[in-house]
Amino acid sequence: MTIDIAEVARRSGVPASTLRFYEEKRLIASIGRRGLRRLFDLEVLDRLALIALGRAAGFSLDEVARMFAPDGRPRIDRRKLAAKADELDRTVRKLIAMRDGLRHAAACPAPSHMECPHFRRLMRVAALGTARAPKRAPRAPRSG
Amino acid sequence: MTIDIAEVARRSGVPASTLRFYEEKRLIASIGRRGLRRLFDLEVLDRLALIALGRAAGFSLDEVARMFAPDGRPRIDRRKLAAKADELDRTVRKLIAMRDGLRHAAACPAPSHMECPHFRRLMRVAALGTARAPKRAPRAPRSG
DNA sequence: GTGCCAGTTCAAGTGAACTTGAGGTCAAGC
DNA sequence: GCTTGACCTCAAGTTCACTTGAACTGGCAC
Repeated sequence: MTIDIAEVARRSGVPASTLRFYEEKRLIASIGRRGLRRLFDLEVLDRLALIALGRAAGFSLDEVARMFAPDGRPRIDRRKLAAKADELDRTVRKLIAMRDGLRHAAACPAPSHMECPHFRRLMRVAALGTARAPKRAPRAPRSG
Repeated sequence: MTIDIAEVARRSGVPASTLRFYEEKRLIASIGRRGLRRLFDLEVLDRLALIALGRAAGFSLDEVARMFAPDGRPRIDRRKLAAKADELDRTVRKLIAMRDGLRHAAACPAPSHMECPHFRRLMRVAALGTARAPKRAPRAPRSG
């Protein structure tokens, strides 16, 4: 079954411009044209889901691209997955600390946050662990 | 007590180029010069920690800038903090699901990930929630 | 007093992931 | 057969958070 680019966009929520961009980057492949119009196999939807998954897990597009074998089938390195899971775990811990710190700061009765020991502690943690969150978070595609 | 830019960089771990950039963006302010050389009040270190905190929590530099009153004192909206905490909480939940999914996929015996029901479920979740992670994650400053 | 070098300025570059704009094409509907 | 409009290409622009490069300055050590 083949669908055109508009249909792919509709079903996946990925804008056509992004689909073309992904094709150029060899993340997806169209299987033909009707006139100028790209045609895709339905499989592309799985592929896009896989790309979304990779992105959500913190892989860059290039990394995701490397996860496809030349034949187009996913070739996912289990060690990479485990490593990424560990990285996510560290991120999660940090974010939880941050969340709790923010919650406290939001409820804290100190007149200025700078006088709140909890807040100062949070600040220290943030200053220490500067930039330990996931490499790059995806941006909301249209609703952001 | 005043310290020069090199000292600020040394104590905070923030490169001098970034400090100049932050000054230009009005995130920090130097209090004078010795020759050309910027001098800062020790307070700048608190300020930088606060910036790091905001960034780590997912605020953009512009958002962070808006959290300082014109006099330079932090003016942190408690409702914004609470909202950010909630957002972080959602992010954390998503990342935990992702982490567990990755862990499973890494250990999964299915010959191809596409045949693994867990993996497919994970894919669906990622495709649905595309781009729901924090707006922007900070990059590691030097350690890349 | 003079040379060094860490600082300075300003403009431009980087990289990721797209988006936008200008100008062109073509299948389909009337 | 002609119009329409969604798609096409290719280049350039956008955003964010910085970094880099070239050309310059000036306090400090000697």
